[in-house]
Amino acid sequence: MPRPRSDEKRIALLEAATRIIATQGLSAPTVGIAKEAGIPNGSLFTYFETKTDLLNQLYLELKGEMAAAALKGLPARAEPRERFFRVWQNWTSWAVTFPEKRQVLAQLSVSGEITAQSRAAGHKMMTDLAELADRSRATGLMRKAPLGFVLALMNSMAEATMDYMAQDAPNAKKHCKEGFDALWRMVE
Amino acid sequence: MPRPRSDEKRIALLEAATRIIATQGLSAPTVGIAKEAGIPNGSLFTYFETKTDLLNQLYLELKGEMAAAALKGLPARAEPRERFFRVWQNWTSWAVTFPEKRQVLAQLSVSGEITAQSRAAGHKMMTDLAELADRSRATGLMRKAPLGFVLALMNSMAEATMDYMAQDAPNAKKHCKEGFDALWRMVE
Amino acid sequence: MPRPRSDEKRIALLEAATRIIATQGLSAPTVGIAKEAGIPNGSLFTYFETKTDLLNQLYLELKGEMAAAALKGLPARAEPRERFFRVWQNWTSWAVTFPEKRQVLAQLSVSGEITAQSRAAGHKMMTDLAELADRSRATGLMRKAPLGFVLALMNSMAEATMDYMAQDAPNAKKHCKEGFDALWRMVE
Amino acid sequence: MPRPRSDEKRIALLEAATRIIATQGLSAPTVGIAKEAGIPNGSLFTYFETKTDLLNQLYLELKGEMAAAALKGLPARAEPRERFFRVWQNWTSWAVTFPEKRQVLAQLSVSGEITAQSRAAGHKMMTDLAELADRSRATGLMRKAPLGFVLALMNSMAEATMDYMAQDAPNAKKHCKEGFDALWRMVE
DNA sequence: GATGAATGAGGCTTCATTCAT
DNA sequence: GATGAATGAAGCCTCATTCAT
Repeated sequence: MPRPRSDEKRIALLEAATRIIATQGLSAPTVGIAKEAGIPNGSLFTYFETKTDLLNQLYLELKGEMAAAALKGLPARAEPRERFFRVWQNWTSWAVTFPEKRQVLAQLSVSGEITAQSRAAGHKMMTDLAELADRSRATGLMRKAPLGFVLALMNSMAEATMDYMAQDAPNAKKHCKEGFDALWRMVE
Repeated sequence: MPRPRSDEKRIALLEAATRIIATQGLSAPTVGIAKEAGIPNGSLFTYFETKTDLLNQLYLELKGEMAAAALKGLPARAEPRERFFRVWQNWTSWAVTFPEKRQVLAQLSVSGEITAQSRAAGHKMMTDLAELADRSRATGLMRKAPLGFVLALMNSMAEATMDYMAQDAPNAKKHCKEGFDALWRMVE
Repeated sequence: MPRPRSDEKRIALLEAATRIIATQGLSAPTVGIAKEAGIPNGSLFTYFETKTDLLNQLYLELKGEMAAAALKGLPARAEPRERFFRVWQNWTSWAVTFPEKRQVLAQLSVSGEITAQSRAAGHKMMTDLAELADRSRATGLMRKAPLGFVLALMNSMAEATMDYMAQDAPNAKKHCKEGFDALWRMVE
Repeated sequence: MPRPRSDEKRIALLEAATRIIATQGLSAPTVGIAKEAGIPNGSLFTYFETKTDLLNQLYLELKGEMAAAALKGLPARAEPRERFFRVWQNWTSWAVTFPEKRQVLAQLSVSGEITAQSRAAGHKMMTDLAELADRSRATGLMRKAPLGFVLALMNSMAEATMDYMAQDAPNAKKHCKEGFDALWRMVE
């Protein structure tokens, strides 16, 4: 029985990629990523067929982690607004806690490297979040707007809020609340 | 390096860069940009010292064009809401009319190629837009939030609105209005 | 390295190599050959010390098979011309029946991978064929030419005939005869 | 005006390729070819788009040179046989004089790197030679065999003759004559 | 022995920038 | 100044071979 392929190394590479890309951008050489992960350059390609493949898997990984973080510990029975606020807190908190991950995710999202398939898979991960938003929208002022539009607005406001929280950390909590209030005003 | 003679070629290169980068991303080779502009590859470097320089100038060019487009034909005396709406229309309309420019501007904004100086200069171009927003905020619900935050929210909502307008062109006008209403609700 | 157990796998690898090399050339990766043979990549090297070794063994295998095919069912007592024609038929028929084997043998022959030792062993396999030719030459027009030369001519004419038979399969039989007649005219 | 592309370097690269490939085979690294030509590795690709392109051009170059050599100084009015013999002498002499070129041409011919287009162009270069052969065939014993077949036979006999001449240089002239006589016997 | 992951040297090719003309 | 060939440092990826299991 040969050495089994270690998931540990896969993770190490993904984490290294996050760190390196945050610093050097998407054009960061694969050899640098491998080195950062403490792995020889050629081995990177036993875990990811191409650099593009690595980038796509990283995109999915980060997107998934973000969605999971946002929905963590969500109270089963509570007011929509309260539940939504909890998600909003989780979400922005994740972004502020892992600025590199957020930044890399942003870079990946605008790059031409992510396939339509990856994007679709990424969207699916946000499904639960979307449902939450949909319930809010349904009874509120934006009930006539398409769900996709509301989601996009919500997402972009989250981004702006995250930026501001990161930029002014001491008042992060306040900015989080303000962003949410603005969103809620817009939606309901 | 002395000032190059023909500003015409400079413009041609910038426009070519927009087209090429929209298609191929920021890693598009300079030789391709030069060819698209109908200019010999070596000559690109008489107009821009380095590729990074080209990218920074392109960033400013696009940012400036966008700001100018947004403020064009603004009625001097009118209700704040009306004036703001006019800007909103101009702005989103520009983005939908020149999707490549918007896309490239987005790519440049997240890339590590743009210097702090360029970013600062870019922000200055948005000054008038910012003032408009400030006046709205001052009397409204977000009066206590920092200007920067409100601007960021506004900007991100504009982005989301543009996305949706581009994606569903037949109803672009409607989405434009909806986005604005959401913004106004949030702000005032 | 001790003799490997299963000769079956050795054969499978050699056959797979023939198929793969016919398609992809001598630079075909060993992993592809192993996969084609349904054998794990690392195991290839329990059967062949190196890729070069595999290539040399394949060369001998094919050469041997070709010689055996050519001499198969040779009538013990018959006119030289008739015996020779029978060999000629066998030989060209083998080449046309197994174009991949012939092609790979040709590639191996011109490559620098085959050792002098393998070449010598390969020639030895053609001994009986050579004797046949020698007897023809001895009484004919080329009696003064060195045996090696006559063999070379014979071989090259066989190659040309095979090419033409493969290329124009419906008339293969005719071309076979024509090639032989030309050869006989030359030799006798 | 920039430095014009030097045909000298193109030639140098082709010649270097011949030398290197003769020694190391078709898998010889491009950097080695460039170095042998006294040219930096990157510059090779201003003269040849890819390694495959280099190989195809080399094939054509060698084929053309061979054809030109074969037909050089051909007496306008003379007996067919005499004219043909002259070509035969030229041809085999070229091969013996430039064994590397011949060897490389052989390697290229069997490799999968040469495109159908290159092969077609290569054949066209042999047109005059083919005509000569055709005239001989038309009146002789092989008048019923297809031209292509006769050419193939002729070519393969030439190869065998060249081999023998190279191998036994002191008697090269004799072998040349013998090969020709055999050919003539076969054809006429 | 059998397996297939691991390795790292090396191959082809790209490209920003320089510079001869 | 204008041009486009020249340069050579990297970059991505391949692959024969080894070796842990």
